[in-house]
Amino acid sequence: MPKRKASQLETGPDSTNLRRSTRRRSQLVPSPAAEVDASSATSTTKRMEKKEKEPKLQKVVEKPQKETNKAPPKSQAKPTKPAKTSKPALETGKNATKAESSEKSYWLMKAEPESRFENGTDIKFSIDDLASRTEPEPWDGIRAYAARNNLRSMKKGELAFFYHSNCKEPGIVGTMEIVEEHSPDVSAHDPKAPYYDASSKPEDPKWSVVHVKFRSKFAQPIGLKELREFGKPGEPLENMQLLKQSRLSVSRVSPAEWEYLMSVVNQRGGETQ
DNA sequence: GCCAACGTTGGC
DNA sequence: GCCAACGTTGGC
Repeated sequence: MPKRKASQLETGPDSTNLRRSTRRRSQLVPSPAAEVDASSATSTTKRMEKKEKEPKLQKVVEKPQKETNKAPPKSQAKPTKPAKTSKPALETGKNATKAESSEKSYWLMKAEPESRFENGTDIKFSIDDLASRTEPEPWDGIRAYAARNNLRSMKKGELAFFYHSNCKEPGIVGTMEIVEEHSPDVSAHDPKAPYYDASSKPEDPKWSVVHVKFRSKFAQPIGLKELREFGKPGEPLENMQLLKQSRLSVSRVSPAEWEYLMSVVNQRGGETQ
């Protein structure tokens, strides 16, 4: 099931996200070229078999498209440690950006743990659902460029928070690991899938998934309310993307933010596996 | 179910 | 390229 309908901030070059706009242009333009966004333009598109039924769980095996990750590894990963004063000049230039891109990123992904139907399918997906999986889970259903670009920036081995949204107790409930980098989200091509997108063509996929694996569940979740407390001016999470762009379903977490949150977790019962 | 925030559409 | 209308997200 879709992890979450991605959201806002279509920074993508093409910004044609017809899916939910009722104001759609007369038709879903069939022209493939028109839908391409810069980053996936080369699309390569390997497989184009569209599986009709079963909305998910196919572990797509195609090789990742070669596209440049648009999303700049910006989040100022403030290197609290690597304060190297020795060779500052040398690194400044390339390292300014390089340091960040070579550093591991962290992420936060939202899913809805309570039942809700989209295109006839229940999209509910909780941390427990993930924990019960025996195979890598494709994080599908993302239909917003900003979120998709974040997916495409994820590297194998990186970690992400699992966030419960649109529910009674919104908040971070656990962690997962990126076990397979991005590949086309074939669910977009299935008319029966919750987040079918007629504008995405199998031969030129517009959306992406990454595959994730359960890592841990927190003994006690960190609620949105608390997150906001930690996000007040001067507080550790004051720049957290989740709080700045609340509608973004896949966001970046800086190493400092990650460490801070994990320290909070460890102060209250830690994690279970 | 309400509604604030914010993104998109599309006429001009 | 502006901007009013409108749609979606997601907390409450």
